[in-house]
Amino acid sequence: MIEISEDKPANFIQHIINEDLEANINGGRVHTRFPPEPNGYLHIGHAKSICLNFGLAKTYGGLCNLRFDDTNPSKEDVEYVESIKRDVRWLGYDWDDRLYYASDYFEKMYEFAVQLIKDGKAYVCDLSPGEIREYRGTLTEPGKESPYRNRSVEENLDLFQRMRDGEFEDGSRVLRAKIDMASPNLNMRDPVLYRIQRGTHHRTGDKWCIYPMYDFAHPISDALEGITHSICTLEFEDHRPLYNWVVENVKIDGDSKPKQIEFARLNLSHTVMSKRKLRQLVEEGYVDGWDDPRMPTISGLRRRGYTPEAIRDFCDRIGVAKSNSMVDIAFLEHCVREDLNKRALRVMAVLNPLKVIIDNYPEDQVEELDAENNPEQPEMGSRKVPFSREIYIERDDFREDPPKKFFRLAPGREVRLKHAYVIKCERVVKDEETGEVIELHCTYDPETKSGSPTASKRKVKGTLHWVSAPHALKAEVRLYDHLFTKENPEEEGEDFKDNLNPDSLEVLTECLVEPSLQDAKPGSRYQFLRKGYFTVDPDTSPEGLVFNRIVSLKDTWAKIQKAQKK
RNA sequence: UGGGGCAUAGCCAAGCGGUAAGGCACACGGCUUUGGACCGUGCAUUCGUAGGUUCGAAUCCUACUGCCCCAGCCA
Repeated sequence: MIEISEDKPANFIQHIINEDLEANINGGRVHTRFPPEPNGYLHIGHAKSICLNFGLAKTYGGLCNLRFDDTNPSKEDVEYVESIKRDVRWLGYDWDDRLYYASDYFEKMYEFAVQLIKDGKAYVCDLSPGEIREYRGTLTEPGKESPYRNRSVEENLDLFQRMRDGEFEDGSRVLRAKIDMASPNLNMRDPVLYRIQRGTHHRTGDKWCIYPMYDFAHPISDALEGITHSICTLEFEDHRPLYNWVVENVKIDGDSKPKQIEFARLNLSHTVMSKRKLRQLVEEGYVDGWDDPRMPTISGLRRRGYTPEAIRDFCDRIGVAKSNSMVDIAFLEHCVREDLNKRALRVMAVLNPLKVIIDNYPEDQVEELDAENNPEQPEMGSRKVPFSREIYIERDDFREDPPKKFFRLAPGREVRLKHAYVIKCERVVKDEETGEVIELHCTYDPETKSGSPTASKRKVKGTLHWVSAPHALKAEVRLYDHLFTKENPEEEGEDFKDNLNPDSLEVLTECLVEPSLQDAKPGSRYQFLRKGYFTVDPDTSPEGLVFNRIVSLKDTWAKIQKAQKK
C-alpha cells in the first residue's frame, strides 16, 4: 500500500493497485507499459498516458516498458517510431532496455493461435468482410454463426498454415475466435484474430502476410512482458472481456495475469486531439508541420517552448478518472507560466517599437545599467543593459489621449523606464499626412536612476520596458494564439476547420531586443518583461534571431480594457 | 430498442455512512521599479432528478433523466 503524498490524493487506478498489492496479486509487482501505434506523432493526450504509466511504475517502485503496437503495416512507419522515442525521452522518461515491439512476438502469437485452433477455440472463416458484418448481427439482434465455424481442427490447422504461406488473397479468409455469436457484447461475437494483409512491415518486412488484430496481440504482448496493469482509454472498456478471454485461453508461460484498466482520455479546449484531424491540418497546410508551435503535439509544444516539467506538472494536476472531460487550455498555460516564472531569465524586448528621444540626456553618453536576471531568483545574477539618448518603447505604452486607468506614457505624463530613469513626455511628433505618431520627445530626471538613493523621489504608476536604439538587435517574433476560436472545435454537425483561428499566428519582423540576446541559443527561454515567455526558434540564424511566444504574461490592463469596452 | 461506462461549482477533481479537499478560472484587497510574480479574502447549505433506508446519505437501495462508447479483416 502506497500513499503518494499527503496533499495528493490517490486516483482510482492507484486504489486498484493498492488493493492488488494487498492481495499479493502478481507477487506484489507493478509493471506498466506505454503502447503507442507508430502511425502518427505523439500529442499532449499521449503525454497524459505516458506520465500515468511511467509515473505509476515510479511511485510503486516498478517498471514501465515502451512498446510499439505495430500490428498494421499499412499505417505504420519508422519515422513515427523515431519521433515517439524522442518525445518520450524529452518528456523525461526512460525505458532502459525495455523497448519492445508487438511485431517481436509475431512468431509466438502464431503459435498461440495454432494452440487455440487445437483447443477448438478458433477457426478459419471464409466469409467476406461484408458477410462477416451481416453475420455479426446488430446492437439489438444477436448474430448468426458462420457456416465455417465447425470445421475440423485438422482443416483449420491446414488452412491457417496456408494463410501464413500466402496461398490466399488479402481479405479472403480470417482466423476467428469461437466465443459467442449471441453475446450482447459485439466484441465477443467470434472476433477476428488474424487477417491476411500483404504490405511491407517496417520491421518484419515481407516475412508475414497475416497480421494479428489488436485484441489478440495486445493481451499476449502484455502477458509476455509480465505487465501487471494494462492501462488504456475508455473506448476499450467493451474489449475487456475479450482481453480476459485471450489471457485465459492462451497458455503463456509465466505467472503474470495482466489486468486492463480504462481511464478517460484527455480533451483540451481550443484544439483537436485526434490523429486523423491533426494529420489533416498538417497535410492540408493549415499548419506548418507536426511541430508547428500551434499544434498540441509533443513536438509542437517543444518547439513552442513548453518545458517537459510544465507538461508533466499539468498531467499530474488534471487527475485521472473515468468521466469524459474537457480541460481548459488555460490550465496548461498556467502550468508553463508557473514553471517559467521560476527559471526564465528576464530581458527587455520591444515588439512594436516607438522611438523616444530624451532631449536632456547627453548626446554621446551611454550608461551600462544593472538589470536583475530574475527578481524571483537573486542567485541568477544580473547583467548590464546599455542606455542612451535614443530608445524605443512599446507603441502600446503610449496613448495621446489616455483612457481611464491608463498608467503608461501620455503627453505631460511620467513613467519609469525599468532599470533606468523616470522620464516625462514633453512633445509628440506626428506624420503630417497620416497623423501617425512617429516619435516622442521626453526629458529624464537624473536623480531617479534605478538603485540610487534618490531613485524613488518621484512616485510613478507605470514602469515600461525599452531598448537603447543604437544597441538594440533586430528580431522576428512569432506570436501564437489558440489554434481554434471555439472551446470545442469538433462540436457536432460542423467542420472543425471552420473554427480555425485566423489569428493563431502573427509574425512581427521589426522587433528590437536588448543586446544581451546576441548569442541566445535555440531552445533557450526568456521572459520578455511585461510581455510573456519566449523561446529562441530553430529558424534563428546568423542573419537574425527568431523568437516564439510560448505564452503571454497575465495582462490585467487587457482585462480592464475589455471591461471598459462593454 | 442490446451491451458497457459516466454524472460533485464556469473547467478539472477529492470524497468510500459522521455533516462538501485542492487546483484553474473569476472577483475584491495588499504589496510591487514587470498592470507579472507574491500574499490575503470571497466563490457548492449541497453532490443529475425523485423517492426510500438510517439518529445521520454525495456516499446504501429503487426508479427516472442526461451524456459518452460499441455493429473495422483500425488501434
